[in-house]
Amino acid sequence: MKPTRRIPAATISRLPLYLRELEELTAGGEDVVSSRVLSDLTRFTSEQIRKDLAYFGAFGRRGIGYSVRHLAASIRQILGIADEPELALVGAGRLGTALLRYLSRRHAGLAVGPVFDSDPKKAMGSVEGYTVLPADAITEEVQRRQIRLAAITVPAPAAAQVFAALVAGGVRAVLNFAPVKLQHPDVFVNNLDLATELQALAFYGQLREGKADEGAGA
Amino acid sequence: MKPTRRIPAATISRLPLYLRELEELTAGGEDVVSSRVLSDLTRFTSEQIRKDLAYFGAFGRRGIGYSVRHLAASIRQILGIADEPELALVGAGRLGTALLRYLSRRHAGLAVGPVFDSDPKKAMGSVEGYTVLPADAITEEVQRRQIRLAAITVPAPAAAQVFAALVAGGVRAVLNFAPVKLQHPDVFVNNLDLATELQALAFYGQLREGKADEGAGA
DNA sequence: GGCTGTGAACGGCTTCACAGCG
DNA sequence: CGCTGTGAAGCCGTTCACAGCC
Repeated sequence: MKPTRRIPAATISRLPLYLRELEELTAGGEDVVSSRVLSDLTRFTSEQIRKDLAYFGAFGRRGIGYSVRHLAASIRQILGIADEPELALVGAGRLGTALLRYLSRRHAGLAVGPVFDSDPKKAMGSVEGYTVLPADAITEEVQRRQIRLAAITVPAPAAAQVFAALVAGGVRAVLNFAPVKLQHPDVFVNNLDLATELQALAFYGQLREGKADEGAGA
Repeated sequence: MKPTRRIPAATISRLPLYLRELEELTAGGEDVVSSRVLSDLTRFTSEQIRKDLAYFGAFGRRGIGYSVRHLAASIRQILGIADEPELALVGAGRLGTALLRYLSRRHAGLAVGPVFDSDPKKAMGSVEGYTVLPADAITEEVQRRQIRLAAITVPAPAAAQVFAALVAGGVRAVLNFAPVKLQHPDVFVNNLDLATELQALAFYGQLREGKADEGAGA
């Protein structure tokens, strides 16, 4: 709403989790929720929840709690998913189509935008009901449709080029699944490689003499 | 090697990225690497790299740098992927099969273990060359094969039950893609929901008057 | 001189404690 | 009295600066 101060990245990553629970509460017919109840649902402390929300304004009523519907709407506004922005997808392989399904099935506040693939066999075909465009068209199409968000699910060697094409088209934030670290001064990149994620997991799966560690992730 | 102190989660998540670059360097025939060069490759500061490694021992030689092969071997040892532990996969949908391919194609230090699905049509069939077992068999099979690692790629409603079955079988660490927060005092869980990841991305994709923020993720 | 390993300083996120409203 | 909003304290990871080998 009013991003006055600098918002911690950890706070942003928690907002979607609050929203998820708020949507459950809405479905359950709940009108009001306290930070304590949200704490029980999300396992974050109630102080943390209040502080996270307070970065963006005062949404609650003292002595009462938060309006479930209003808070959900506010979080959607904050995250920028209230107007359902389109996401460009590059790479129509297994992971890419999995993402497509996620977006079309669950109502996450994001719409499926243009889908690209560099494989000529896939390009101009159709995946999950969406037309697949050739990778050459990325910059032009992204620019024409004013796309700000993109996900990259291509093999490592193609990632850098695809990223450059997206950036040239004006994309502002990218979720990159390729095992390459992408970066650009004007673009937010979340590099999320499943293989490295699994390797980190392996560390915690080792049998250790002491007690098992708790939590963490994302 | 010798996890003396308490290791920051951020350090663990960087180790696979160091390893990735070390493997590239090995392929390129490099014998020695300095923290400065690794810094250029990974975009982490050289001090951070040295400190991360120092948690586990002294792997480098002053005035020289690190042996590429030896350091790679050490990191594999630390992460617990030197002996290629098996990963159990529950959910043979799009995302699950994408993960299967990742593991069988790229040599990540993890072997594909048992694959499960609750859909009777898929169970006892085959996906990507791996036999799919019914979800009822999770606990027994995981226990019998001494599996410590698992990934969950099932729909939200099934996640909790599947998780309980894995824990009962003795699994120690779980990568959960279902949009539900799973937890257990004795088990490390990384809850990684792609929808919430995309929603957080949307925040950074918003056009803001100030400068764009930098980096972050995982 | 080069590069590692590490205590010290720094900064940022979380937890605590409580003031402020309803 | 209940619950939010927030300064202060505490904690933890990163950055700095430098001592210690090669």
